[in-house]
Amino acid sequence: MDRLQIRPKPMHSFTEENYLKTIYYLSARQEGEVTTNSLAEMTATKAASVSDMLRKLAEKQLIHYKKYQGVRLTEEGERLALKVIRRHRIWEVFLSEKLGFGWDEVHEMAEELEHIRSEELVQKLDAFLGYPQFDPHGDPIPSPAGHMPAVEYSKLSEVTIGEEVQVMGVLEHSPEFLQHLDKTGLNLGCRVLVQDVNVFDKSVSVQINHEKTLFVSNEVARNLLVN
Amino acid sequence: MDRLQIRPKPMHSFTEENYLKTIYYLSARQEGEVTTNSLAEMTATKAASVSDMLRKLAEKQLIHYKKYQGVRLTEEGERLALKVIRRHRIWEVFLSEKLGFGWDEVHEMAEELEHIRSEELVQKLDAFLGYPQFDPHGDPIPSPAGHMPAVEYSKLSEVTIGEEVQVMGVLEHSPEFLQHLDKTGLNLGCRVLVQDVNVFDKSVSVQINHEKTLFVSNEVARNLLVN
DNA sequence: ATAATAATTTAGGCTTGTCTAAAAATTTTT
DNA sequence: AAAAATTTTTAGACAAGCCTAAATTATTAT
Repeated sequence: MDRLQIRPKPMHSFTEENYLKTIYYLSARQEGEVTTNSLAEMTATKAASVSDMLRKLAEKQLIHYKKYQGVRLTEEGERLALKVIRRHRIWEVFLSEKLGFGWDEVHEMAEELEHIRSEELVQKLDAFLGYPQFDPHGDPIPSPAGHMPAVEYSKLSEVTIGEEVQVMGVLEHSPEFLQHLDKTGLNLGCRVLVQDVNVFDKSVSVQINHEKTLFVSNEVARNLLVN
Repeated sequence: MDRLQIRPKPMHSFTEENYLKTIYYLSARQEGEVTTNSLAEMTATKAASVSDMLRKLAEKQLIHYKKYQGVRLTEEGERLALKVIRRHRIWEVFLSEKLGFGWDEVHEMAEELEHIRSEELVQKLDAFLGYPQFDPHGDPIPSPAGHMPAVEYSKLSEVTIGEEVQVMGVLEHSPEFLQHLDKTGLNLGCRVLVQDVNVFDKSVSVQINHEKTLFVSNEVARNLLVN
């Protein structure tokens, strides 16, 4: 039979890839080492399970790890994490641009697709999509070599009155938040003129695309990236 | 953090899906029950492991199974198997048509992609591809409802002298065989006029697309589906 | 500085899916 | 029809990845 399922054992498991990715994300938004507890929370497991896995990843030289001291990716670990993130974001672009999924729907499917292990597949998909630079949430797509492009956006909550900016991304990726943005018309790329800031609750009054005026809570404004 | 990886536990594991799919394929090409040994060979595992899994699948009512008596899919089992096969073949079309992979390359990647569990993804992908009826090897794509279209092709080895037929599919799916067809120009859809059959080794002399003449071994002719 | 609290790791278990070796059932041969 | 050979199942183990409970280390408060 020609459908034998003999495939070479992959270097790194699905689970290992998820840990590396998560360590990368946690490192990115906070200085210093990543803690066991924060990893447990992010991966929806228990601290004991995380400890096990950290020992394993350290043995494989993918993380720097001293007991009780938190964790940091090695060069190899970061390279791998960025590979996974690259795959994730490229698949998100595909799902959004080619299949018409909303930006609130793509993350979950990409969580599975990111683990498909074919270099050539990602490379051809990237070409098919025209080498996109950003995913549907405005997050930059790492280079094939494993480099995360630097982006420097402000939060909408920090823009001064009178300035006009453009929505470039989000800090919060939950479907609920994204659906709320859809509802209010705050899509990626739309122009936002800050008309007023409420000194009491820090909510922002904005004009969108030189059309309708909108009130944006500070909670939302803090999670909107603009430039 | 919004990237929590809480996903509902899927009804059926990756592994279970592979067993069901394999049982389906083995049933299709041979009458009666599928044996433990043939499953072991196909899934590249040992008979003991297969036995374990069969007990488990029987408990889940996905197969009819009496010890030592071989195995047959239940209706539910067949529905699931066809769902997996549908996903597999739709992904193959995508890889071939949109990303430009050769028909000898798509199977392995589709083996992973077929397990992505989103109904909506397959449905949108299907639409994106224009509801293809056949995969790149000419195999029919099961309907969303779980029905395998009947196709009735002959083998090239059974065509009588003087007949002109069209290549519609292959029985052997190994990259080696497919690459050999590529090399000789025997692609899907090409027209083949049977000029002569060698009585000694049953090799076939054919003219392709009213152009070049070619000798096809019986081994190859038996694995080429035509109509 | 020490006691209380919090975070982390270890110890021991569980499940899934695999294995080898041995036992049991079936099929084939004589 | 019994013996031999083959196939299949059972028994017992193992690795990965998770768990709970207990022990250990670090941090915070007094």
